[in-house]
Amino acid sequence: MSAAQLAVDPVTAARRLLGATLYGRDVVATVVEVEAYGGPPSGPWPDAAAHSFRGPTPRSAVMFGPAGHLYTYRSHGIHVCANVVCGADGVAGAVLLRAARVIDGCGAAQGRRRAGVAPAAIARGPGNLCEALGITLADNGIDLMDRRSPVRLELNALQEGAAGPRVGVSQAADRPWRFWLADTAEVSAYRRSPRAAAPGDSD
DNA sequence: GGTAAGATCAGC
DNA sequence: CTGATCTTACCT
Repeated sequence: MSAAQLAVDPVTAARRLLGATLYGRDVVATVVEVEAYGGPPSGPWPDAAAHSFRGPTPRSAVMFGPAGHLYTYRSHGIHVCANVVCGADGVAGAVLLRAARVIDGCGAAQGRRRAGVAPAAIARGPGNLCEALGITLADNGIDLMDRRSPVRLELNALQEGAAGPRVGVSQAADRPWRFWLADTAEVSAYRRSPRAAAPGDSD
């Protein structure tokens, strides 16, 4: 039923995901930082920074499907990143999970990261988040709202969030589509992509 | 079939 | 700032 709450535009979905409870493999965490991504030029939310911008491909297919499913991809040949698909079925949109606070299963999470990471940094950053929660490329496409899924999501009450530009994108780099819970130690540091156009240039 | 760029991260 | 490491998508 709560998948319907995600069948909306990426910005609204992103705000609704702040404070959500994410159940990974033997780890439970609270989502504290997200980024909204739109879709192709023909859709309602054109976004040149989105993987779905050039239409459906084998990789981006999941984002054109129903809301509440998981889209995972490999970043820079090294890391796995996780998105929650949003928007109506057939319309591409997604929210990247950037950081979370581990509230249960700290040991399991820490065991997957290299030794010595600070508690606040265990699931900080999209690649680290997936590593800590045990999310892999094999999880691509699963239904996060299905009780039987190995990775699940539960939405909570709407929380106030701060907004700012997205991290690491070279396109639409000024669009304030990154949202986070204020005063949260687990939020990742902002880094503009070295390939982004000069600040102030239009999308 | 070749290749350039990439929604990252850690170490110097 | 740089290197690691590899998949995708677009080009010829």
